[in-house]
Amino acid sequence: MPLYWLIDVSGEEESNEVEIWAISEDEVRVIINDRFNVEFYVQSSNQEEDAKSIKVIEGVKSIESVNKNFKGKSLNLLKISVGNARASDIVEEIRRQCKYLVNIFEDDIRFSNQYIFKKGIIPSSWINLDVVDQGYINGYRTLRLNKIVSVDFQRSYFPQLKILAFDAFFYSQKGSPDPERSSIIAISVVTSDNISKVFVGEEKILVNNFLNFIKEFDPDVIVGFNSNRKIIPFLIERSKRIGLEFSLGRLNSVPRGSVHGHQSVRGRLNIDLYDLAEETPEIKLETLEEFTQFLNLPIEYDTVDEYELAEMWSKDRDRVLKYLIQRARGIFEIYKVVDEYIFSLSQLTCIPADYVLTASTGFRVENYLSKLAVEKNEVIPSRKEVVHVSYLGGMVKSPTPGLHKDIVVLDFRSMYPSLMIKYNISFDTIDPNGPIIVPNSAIRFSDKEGFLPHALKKLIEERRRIREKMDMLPRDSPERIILDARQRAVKVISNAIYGYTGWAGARWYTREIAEVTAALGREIILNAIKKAEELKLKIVYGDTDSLFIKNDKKIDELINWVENVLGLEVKVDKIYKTVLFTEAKKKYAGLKDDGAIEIVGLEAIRGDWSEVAKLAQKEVVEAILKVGVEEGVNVARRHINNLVSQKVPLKQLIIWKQITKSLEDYEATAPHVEVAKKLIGEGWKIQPGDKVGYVIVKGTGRLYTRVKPYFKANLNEIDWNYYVEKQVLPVCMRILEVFGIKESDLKSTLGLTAFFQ
DNA sequence: TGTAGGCATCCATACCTGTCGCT
DNA sequence: AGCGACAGGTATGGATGCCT
Repeated sequence: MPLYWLIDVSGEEESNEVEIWAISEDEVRVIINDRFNVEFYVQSSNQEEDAKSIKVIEGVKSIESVNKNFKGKSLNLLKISVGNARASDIVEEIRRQCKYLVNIFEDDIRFSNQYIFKKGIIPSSWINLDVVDQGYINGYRTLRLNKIVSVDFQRSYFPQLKILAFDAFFYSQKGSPDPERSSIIAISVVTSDNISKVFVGEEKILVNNFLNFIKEFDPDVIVGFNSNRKIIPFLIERSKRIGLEFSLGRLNSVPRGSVHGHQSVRGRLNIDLYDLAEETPEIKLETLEEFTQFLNLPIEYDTVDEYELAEMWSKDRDRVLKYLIQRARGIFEIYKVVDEYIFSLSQLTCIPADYVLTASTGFRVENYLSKLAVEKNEVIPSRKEVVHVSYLGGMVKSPTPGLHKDIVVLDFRSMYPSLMIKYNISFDTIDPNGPIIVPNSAIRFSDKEGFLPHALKKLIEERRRIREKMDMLPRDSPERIILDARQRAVKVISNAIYGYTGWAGARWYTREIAEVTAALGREIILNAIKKAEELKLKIVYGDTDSLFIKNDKKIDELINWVENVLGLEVKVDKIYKTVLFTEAKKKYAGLKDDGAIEIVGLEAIRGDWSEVAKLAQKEVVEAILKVGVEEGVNVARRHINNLVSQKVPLKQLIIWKQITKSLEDYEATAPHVEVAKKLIGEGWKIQPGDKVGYVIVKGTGRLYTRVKPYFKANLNEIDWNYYVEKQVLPVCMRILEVFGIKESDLKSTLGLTAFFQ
C-alpha cells in the first residue's frame, strides 16, 4: 500500500469536497480528493419530535441517534450529517424549529479539523492510503481516496521537502510601506537546491520573475520572517495595484487570509518564523538577527533598519541587496534547525504544519484534546463566553537576602500534571460523592479515570518512550534530533493543560479544576517546607514547585520523604556555588558549579531596560559572585562614570517597549505610547505586538514629553542624568544595597557630586 | 483567537499636607 | 485670621515583562 506524507488538508464544506496535498514515498507531489460530510450533535428532550423537524431541513443528509460522553455523563444525542450545505445555516434552522432543543455540539468545529479528527489522520505524518488514479491537473498527479488504511507511526523521518526561504523590501520615502504608494524593490530567495538570488528591477517584471521562479522551483515549503502579517499581504495588495495576481500557491492560486492571522498558500506550507520568535522567551526584540544569534548560527548581517532603508537604497543599493540575501539565507538556516520541531508539534496537536505556529498554546492544547475526545467518544463542548473569576495560584516564599554558598535547587517534577493524575482531577470526574478527597477542599473526584489524567498519562508515557529511544541513538544523529524535538513538543502540551483548564476562552474551561490543582500545589510545597524545617534544613527561597536549600546530607532524606509520603517525584535540578538574593521574589543570580552565571528575573534580562543598565547590572552581579562586593562597586562606578562622561553609544540607551493594544485603548499616558503616536503621525504603522524603541532627551516636565524614537535622536540631546538616575544607578543599587552600599558610595570619589545637583 | 497566577517595577495622576504670600 | 497657590510627598492604578 503506498505511503503518503501529509502536507495540508483543506476543503469546501458546502460541496463536501476535501483536498489533501501530499508527497508520495517516491517524492511525487499529489492531490488527493475525498468527500466528507460535516457532522454535529443535537441534544433534545424529545428526540422523536425534534428529529421530525430536523429531517425536513434542506441540507440534512442523515440523522442518527447515538450515545456520547459529555463531562462524565452519557448523553443520547442526534447525530446530524450535512450534505451540500453549511452547518451554520442548518443550526440556525434547528434553533428556530426544534421545540425541545437542549443543546447543540460540535457545529463550531472547522471542516478540515472535523475531517482530520474523524478520519483519524495525522498531519505531517506518513499514511497508508488506498487511492485511485485520476490523471493530472497542471502537472500534479490527482488521486481519489478510497480508504485511509493506517497511519505509519514507525517512520520518524520526514520526506525531502523543497524549501524556499524568501524576504522582500518595499520602498517608502517616509514611514511604513503602504501598497498604495510604495513599490516592491526587491525579493530575495534561498532554496534547498542551493539557489540564492535576488529579484530586482522594474516592479512588474520583478514580481513576474519571482512568481515564475516559484512555479518552476515549485516549493513545498515557503518560509519567511513576518510573512503572515506583513510581507505576503503587502505583496498581494501591491501586485493587485500593478495589475498582477500574486499566485504564490500551487494551481496558480493567490494566498488567502486564514485562521490565527495566517496566510494560507494552496498546496504549500507557508511558515512564518516570526511566530516562533514570538513564543521563544529568550528572544526579546523578535528580530531575525536576534533569532539567528539565539541559535548560534554563523550568519552575519549588514543590517539596514527599516527607517534607513529608503536612504540606503539610493546611496548604496548593493548593500541593501546584500542584506536582503543575508536575510533569506538566515531564514533558510533557521528553518533547517526548527523544522523537526514544527512537524512534531503538528503531528502531536493534529494542526497542519502550515499554521501550527500561528496557533497559540491554548489552541494547540485544545486541538490535542479535541482529537483525543473524538477517539474517546467524548463530545467537544462549544466555545462560550464566560466570566472568569481568578483564583489563588502558586506559593512563593520570600528569599533570605544576601549571598548564599552551596545551594541545592530541588524541583518537583511536573508538579501540576502529577497532581492532576494523582487526584484524578478532570472536568468529567467531579463528583460530590466521589471517593477521592482533596485536603482542605470540598471538591471530590470519582475514581474512574478522567479525561485529562488520561491525556496527561498518554503524554507522559509518550515522552518517556521517546526519551528511551533517544538514549539508544548517537548524539547529533538526525533521528535523535527529531525525537528530541518531539519530546519537547510533548512536554509543552503536557505542562500547558493545567493552565488551559483555567483559561476562560477554553472549550473545557473548568475553573474549579485549575483552582484545586493550584491549591494542592501550595499544600505540597508547604508540607515539604515544614518537613525540611523539621530536618533542620535551611531553605533560602521557594517558588511554586521549587525549593532552594543549603546543601546538607539530610536533603536525601527530604527527597525520600516527598517520594514516599507525598507520593510525588522530586529531583535536584541544579546546584549553585553561590547565589544572590535581594528582598524581591522571582529575582536572583547564581554562580553554578560549572562556572556559568545564571540571572533570573532581574532587570539585566528584561527587554524593557536600556542596554547600558542591563550590562551594568550583569557585570555588577558577575563581579560580586566571582570576586566580591568591592569589585561590584567598582564596576558600577565605572558604568556611571561612562554615562557622566557621555561615552555610551546611543544604541545602548534605547528602551524598547511593546505596544500591547490599539492606542486609543490606553487609559494612561506612557512614554512608549507617546512615541508610538508620534510615529503613527509620521506615517509609520504600529500595531499591537510591535515594539517601539526610544531614548530620553533633555528637557523638563513629564517623561513622556522628553521621549524620541531612537532613530531620530542624537547623542548631544540625550538626558544623561536620566540614564544615571533612573536606569543604571537603580539597577546597580538594587543589588549593592543588599551589602549595605549606599548611593553616595557610588557617586562620591569620582567627583560626580556636582553633576547630580 | 489569551494556558494560569504571582511579582517587581516605573510612571502618571490624584490626593494630602504644609508653607507662603496676600488680603 | 482666612484664603488660595504652590511645592513636595505619598498612595494608587495602569502597564510591562518577568517566574514557575
